[in-house]
Formats: sequence, C-alpha cells, structure tokens
Amino acid sequence: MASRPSLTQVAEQVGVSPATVSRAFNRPELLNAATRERILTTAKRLGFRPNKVGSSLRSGSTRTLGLLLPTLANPVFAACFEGAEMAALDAGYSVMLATTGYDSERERLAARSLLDHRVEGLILTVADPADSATLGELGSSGVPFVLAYNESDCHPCVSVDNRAAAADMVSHLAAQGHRQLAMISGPLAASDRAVHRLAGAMACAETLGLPPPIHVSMSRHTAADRGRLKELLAAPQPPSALFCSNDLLAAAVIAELATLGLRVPDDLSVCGFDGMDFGALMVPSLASVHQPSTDIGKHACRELLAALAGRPSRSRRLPHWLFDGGTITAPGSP
Amino acid sequence: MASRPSLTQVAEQVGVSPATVSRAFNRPELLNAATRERILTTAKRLGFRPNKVGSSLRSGSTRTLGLLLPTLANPVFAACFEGAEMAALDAGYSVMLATTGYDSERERLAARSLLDHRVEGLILTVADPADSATLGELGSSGVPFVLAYNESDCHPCVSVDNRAAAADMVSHLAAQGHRQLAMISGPLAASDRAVHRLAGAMACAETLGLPPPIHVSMSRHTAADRGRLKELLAAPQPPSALFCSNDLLAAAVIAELATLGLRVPDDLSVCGFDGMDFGALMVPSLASVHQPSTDIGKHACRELLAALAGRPSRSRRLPHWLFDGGTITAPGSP
DNA sequence: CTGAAAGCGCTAACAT
DNA sequence: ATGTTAGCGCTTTCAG
Repeated sequence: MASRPSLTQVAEQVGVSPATVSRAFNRPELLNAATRERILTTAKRLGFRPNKVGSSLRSGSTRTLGLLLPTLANPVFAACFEGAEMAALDAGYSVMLATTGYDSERERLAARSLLDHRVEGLILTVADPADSATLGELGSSGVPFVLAYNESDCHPCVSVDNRAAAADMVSHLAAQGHRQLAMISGPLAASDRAVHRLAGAMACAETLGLPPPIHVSMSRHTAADRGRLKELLAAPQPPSALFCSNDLLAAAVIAELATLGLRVPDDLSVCGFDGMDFGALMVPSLASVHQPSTDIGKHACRELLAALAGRPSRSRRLPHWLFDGGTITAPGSP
Repeated sequence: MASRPSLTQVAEQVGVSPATVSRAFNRPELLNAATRERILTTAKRLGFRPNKVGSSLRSGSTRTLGLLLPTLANPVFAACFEGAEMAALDAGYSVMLATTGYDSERERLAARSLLDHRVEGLILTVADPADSATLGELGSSGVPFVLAYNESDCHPCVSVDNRAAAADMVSHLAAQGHRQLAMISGPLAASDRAVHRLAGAMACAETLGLPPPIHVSMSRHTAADRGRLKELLAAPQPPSALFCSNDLLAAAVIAELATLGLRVPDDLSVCGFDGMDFGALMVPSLASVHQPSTDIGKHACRELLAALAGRPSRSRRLPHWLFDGGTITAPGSP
C-alpha cells in the first residue's frame, strides 16, 4: 500500500542528493560502495522504483519499441511478437503492441498512438508497403521502423521470399502429379503477402506448363466461404489441389470440405502457407510453406535496434521451407 | 523527417501561450474557434503531436494498462489480449503486453517492468494466486489489478468456474457411456486452472460412481509425451476417454495417438478445455469446454477501469459451455 | 566521489 | 478566452 516515493524522497531519507540516488541505479560503479548500499537499502525499504516516465522525459529516451500487427488470432503473428519481445528484452527495451484487424484506418490510428507514446522505433506489418498512409506518416515522423512479413525495396524489411516460396509449393504439387491448381486467399487488398504468393504460384505454373491456377478470393483471411468452394469444385476443370494463402484459411477450407463430404487428401489435396505450429498437430498434418515467424520478429527487432544504435539497418530475407504434410498426395491415388 | 517539435515551439509559431496550445488538444471547447483552428493548422503543418511522456509526468497519469500473460502461443491468451485491447481503446487507454512463458521469475520481472513504466493497472494470469510473489509485490505497490483466468477469493478476478466446467464435461462423457477416464494436464504447479479442472473432474466422477480418473501430467502445457501416453493406454483398466486440460494439449494428444495407430474418436474419445477457435476447424472438430476468452479480456479490462474510476471492482464468473465436437463418441461404438 | 542547478514537455491552478 | 507560473521525477553537466 506504500504510495510510491520519488527519487527525491529517497535522497532526503538517506541524506544524499537526488543525483547520487540516480547514480545508485544507473551508474552504480561511480559510487562509494557504502553510500550505494545505504541508498539501495533505503530504496527497497520504501518500495522505491525509478519512475520511467520521469527518466524518459529527462533523458529523451523511452527504451520502448512499438509493434503493430494485423491480429493475434493468427498464431504466426503471435509468434512474431514473442520473437520481438525476446530480442527487445535482451536489449533492455519494452514493447508496446497494437493490432489493426487488417483495417487501414485502425492501422494509422494505432501507429499514431504508438508514436505519441514516444516509442523509439516501430516494427510493423502493413497491408501494402507500396501504398500505405501509415508508412507515410511514419516516414515524416523520423522514427525508424522495420517491416515484418512485408517485402519492400524502399524500406527495411524482414520476410521470406513469398514469390519463390509459393513457387516451391507449386513445383512440389506438380511433382506429385497435380495439374489444375486453385489458389485460395483472403482479400488481396489487405495483404501484399497474398498477392506475392499468388503471383509466385501463377508464374511457376506457367513455367511448368500447367494450366493457370484458378484464384478464389474469400471475404476474410481466415474463413472459408462454402458457396465459393462449391462453385470452384463444380467448374469444368476442377482443381485437384487447393493452395491456401495461409494456414488458418487452409484449416477452414479442410473443415468446409469435410462438411461437403470431401476428404483430404483422398479426394483433394490442400496446403497452406505460414507454418503455424498447430498445423503439425492436425490429423493429417497440414502441408505448408513454413516461414520462421519467431525469427522474423527477432530479426526485425534486432535490425530496429541496430538502426537505433546508429548502425545501418539492412533488409533480411529469411529462409522458408516446405513441410510436406499429410494433406497432400498424388491426385486420384487411393 | 521533421524533428518532432514541442508544444512550446508550436505556441511560439502561433503566437499564443503553451497553455493555449495544450487546451487546443485537450479541452478544445474552451477555446475561441478561430484560435483553435490556427493552432491545429500550425500543429499539423509542423507535424506536432503531443508528447505523452511529458503529459504523463505532469498529469500523473499514463493512461496505459499492463497485461501479463503466460504465452501468446496459446490462442486463448491471444484472444484475451484482443478483448482487453478493445476495451482499453474504447476508454482511451493503451496496453503494454508482456509474456511470462509460465516462468514465475520472468513473471515477477515483467510485472516490475510494467510498474516501472507506471501502468495504471494490471491484468494478469499467474501460476497460482494463492501463492504468488508477483501478486505480493503488486499488492504493496498499490496499483490495482485484476486476475484473468485465475480464480481467487481475495483478489478481483474474471474467469469461468473451472471446477464446474470440468465436472460438466465429465458428466457428458459419462452420459455417453464412458467410465474410466484420464485427465491429462501440463505441470500443475504452473497452472491453478489445471488444478481446479482436475479437482472438478475427480469430484464429479466420484459423485457419478465412476472409477477415479487417472491423472497424467505432461512436462509441458502444450505437448504430449508419447511415452506417458503409451503407459497410460497399457494400464490394466485403460481409459476410453482422455480429458485434456487445454485444447492445445488435446490436439497434441490426438496427433500422438495417430502415430500410435489410434484413431479418434473410433478407438478413443478425446476432449479439451478452452474453446480455441481453431478446435472447430479440426476434422473431426475438437470437443471442448469453451470459455469466452475475448470476454474474459474485455471484462477484466472493464473491471480494472472501474477500479481506476474509483468504483469498486467486482470479481466476475463468466459462463462456460460444452462444445460437443466429433472427437467424442460412445465407447466401442463403431 | 558527491552536490547544485537546470530543464526535458507538458498541464493545472490561478490570474486576468 | 487566454496567459503566467510552477513543478511532475528524473538526469546531466559542471563544480568541488
């Protein structure tokens, strides 16, 4: 119940100057050991802890980073947070997290709020870095930032090569004997990742001489629309494999197919993108292009810290890999 | 690239006092419309945004809440964050999130860091509220807090009735014809929820005249140990249903059973606890005791805000419900 | 090794 | 309707 004393009150108690108390916490090596002990003891007795608001104002540094992500409902972003948090803590920084719900207005407002709190840098995933009001405001604020998951030529970013990754999956499906594929995504406007993955899949299909994959866009990133799915499968050349632009969507598609009486992979192969831990626990396990989400968070944070330390912050392309789960098989195999 | 100007600089530019600029942002109705416009225009032109560090220090209020959760890898906690964030934003508060990884030392340090940042209140899930160093420190800090998921008689908390919820599931399993059950959990020391769920299951089994459920403790909350599972199933009276203390664990158990050649629910029924969205997408869908995680976050936040507003903050017990998924069937049914 | 003095950006009283 | 004054808690020169 002790009302939190200020550094000055501790100083009075101990009979030293405020500066000395400050040094006891920040530059203890500068103090006479006895003085230091006296201060620390009294501080503990009074329940004193240095007020970061005061120190931030005076020193001009909050030692806080902002993290702005679409949603934590996708475990991929949750993993990214944990990676970033880890790297931040290691460097003595705290993290303020905000989510956008894939909404560009919330995105702008949340970024602004983070800046108002004087975060020293920002890690964020935007809808499209090439056309983002948020990035515009951020740029003119002068606060350093690093994109996570987004790919960009003109901003520092940490991501996988989404085009190449999607192409790898298409090659894999082709090698299994699939020819007509479908690419299922959420609204493309809300995710440049989905756009790149689609482009990579299309390009690869063309290279391999496959018919162009059919693109189906769902109204949300994480739910399958039963009607669209039925249409797709009723087409003249129905696909034998569905490549979903994220794992959550893949799971939803598989569940929806089950209600239509279709079994995966016996009737249809399905795969996703992201590599959420959960996919490996599905039965059958979810085939997916894995990206190292925790590392994306960790590296984005490190690059940001580098920028804060005055070192140049480089973009990093992290490796992806195929997880060949049980949801893919050769077409018409059982 | 504009270096962020201070309120004073805006005041000089406009030719008014700093107080007036402050009012333009905080009490605009007090100002002459023309003055207000002049200030707002100039502020925008200069890229000025009020510095919360300064205003927090002066006003003694950061308008920031702390949220301390075990891990975001469990989507249940991610949902809780989103609920809390929503409620906080509605009230003009920001949220600082930290995770503990179920580690009590990290928990203490993270809570301390949040307090150092002068969050005005804390929402948290601890290992065991009846014996928590974190709660001790928190108590003596005088900062109001609300427990989420934990149940407690002496602290405000928002949770389901874990005992009753587990009992409901046991009744349901019994009604399906199951007699020998097993309860599978992570380390009990790290989760009072698991302890209560186990107790509720045990008590209910006794009431119903079932043999006592076998308790198996895994080394982690979210991974199934193959060896322990094999032992369990090799017992003289093997269980026909496995009740896992959380959904992630249930999914892991199902996956592990699959590698042992056991099919769910044909060979064995399995169910979980939490109601993560993902469970409904599994095939078969995961039977589980659902708890309203987003609401837990939302209500915990509201109770905290009530406490900050001087109103008393009440504990709330939120409703749970059974989701009778495809992973449960009558024993020996096919 | 320690102290004195100044001020970070802002707002709340108190004037006017 | 606006200005003046003072100071939140801390750190940072600069002196000693």
